Amino acid sequence: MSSGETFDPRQVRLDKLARLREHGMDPYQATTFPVDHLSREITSDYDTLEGQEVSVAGRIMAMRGHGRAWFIDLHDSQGRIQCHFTEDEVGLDAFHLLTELDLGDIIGVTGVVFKTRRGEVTIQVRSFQVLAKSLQDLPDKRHGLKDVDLRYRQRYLDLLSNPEVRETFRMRSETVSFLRRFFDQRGFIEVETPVLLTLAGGTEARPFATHHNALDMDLYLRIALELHLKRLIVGGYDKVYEIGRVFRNEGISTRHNPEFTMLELYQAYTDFHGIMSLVEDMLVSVAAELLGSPVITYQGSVIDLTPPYARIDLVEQLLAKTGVRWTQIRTDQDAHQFAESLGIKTDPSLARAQVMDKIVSVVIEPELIQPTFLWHHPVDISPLAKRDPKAPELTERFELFVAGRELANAFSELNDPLDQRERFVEQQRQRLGGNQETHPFDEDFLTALEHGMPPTGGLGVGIDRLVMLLTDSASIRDVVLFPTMRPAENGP
RNA sequence: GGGCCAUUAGCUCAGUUGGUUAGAGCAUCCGCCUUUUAAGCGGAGUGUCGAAGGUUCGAGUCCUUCAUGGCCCA
Repeated sequence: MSSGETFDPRQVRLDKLARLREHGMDPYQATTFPVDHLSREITSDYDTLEGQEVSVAGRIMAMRGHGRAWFIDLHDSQGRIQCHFTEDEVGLDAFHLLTELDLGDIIGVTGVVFKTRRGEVTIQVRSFQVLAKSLQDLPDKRHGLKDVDLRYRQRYLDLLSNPEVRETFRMRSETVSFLRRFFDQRGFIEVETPVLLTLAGGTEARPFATHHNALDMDLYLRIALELHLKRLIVGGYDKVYEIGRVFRNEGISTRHNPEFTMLELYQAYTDFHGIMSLVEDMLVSVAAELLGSPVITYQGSVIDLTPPYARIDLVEQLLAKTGVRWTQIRTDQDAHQFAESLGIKTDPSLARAQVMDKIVSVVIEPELIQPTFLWHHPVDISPLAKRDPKAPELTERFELFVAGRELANAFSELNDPLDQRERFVEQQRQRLGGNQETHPFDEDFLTALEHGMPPTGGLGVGIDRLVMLLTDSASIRDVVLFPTMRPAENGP
């Protein structure tokens, strides 16, 4: 295939690169370009810019040659602007160099703003400079990049060719930025706590393990932010939050990525009722900020984020749905029988309260489309939450469900160090019984609690799921720029 | 872990009942064209049909295994 060799797209581009260099236009030499306008400004401010000289830079996304006049569409961060190149305006030598340009090249142009016969705002180019040559073909300009695998592995191509993807990630950025403003304005301070830990606590999940060479000890990546943020409440900060990556060594699905972003906050002298109000305020505010309305559409469901949200007692709701009062089921065996009577398969190693959690996830959670606080979780599956004084087997905890999915988890934080110690002991007992997902025994945290933590309300929000909701994305991979992937066999 | 689906040119996709030399659009290359815009017109090149086995006179097509991804379930 020796003749085909000359049509290898990359080789063609390398040849063009060499010719550009021969003509004194090295595409990789420029360090700056005096950009003074964005494409969008030129279109929106046409009335004042007509006849003015502007300089813009961007990526060539379309070329339409007409002999001695070429049209080139330039895309910059904000949009698209058409550029008109004529032999008369740019000069014969420069004009001939246009044939050495390709889709994907990055150029800077300087020229005068005008409108074509068809009425499109265009730059009549007087001079241009190649700022970077692309040696690779762009995805199909009509259809964009469709191959899901490639979209994730080479996200930059996805962003280049699919504008709605750029918009989703812009919304993600604005969401996080808004949340920071929201909490900062309410007197919270943002902190950073360690990712590498000797114990991975704060929830029940399997951690990633790694090793510190100098100290010759195993470390774990955090699975939650909780325990260190509470130490800061002990330390005298009344309102703290962290937005950070957590890591859970679990399966990958449309709702799970092994690393994801959590917002956790803790506020002293309030309880889970106070946190409910805060979450309501937060959600309706973020929707208003980003979408201009508290009413949003997610995967075909119309969801109204206007407070107040429904509050459903988990035990009462289970009674209403099944006719069984959970607190009267006393043994693991009875719990499994109950699940079986409902046609729900359960892992035999699960304990009583975990079986209930499973039943709730099937019988109740999927129906919670409108924002709903599901509260009153059993103490057995809430080792860090305060007991309800009126029902000590249950806790002052809620999970917020929207569109059938858990969006937030919160409780009145357990600040009784003796009860906390007993809870950890119980978790250890369950671990010995074969349960892989139990909370570790954290003596250092107990010491912090023994110094006295004020009554505190705490909250965790899955930022990825929040962004999914706000951007109507079906998969978490659509809101994570570079989702976890198996390495490709060949290629990138 | 289980089920279903997908994988064909750089990209987006066709490909009939198993039948000759695997196609289209875009992109690329050559030629023409000074207000086009999915520009147009004329010409050209482009394939390990995801991988490995198997059935068959003959496999992109049927079978098995594997890989990667998607959706659903656990």
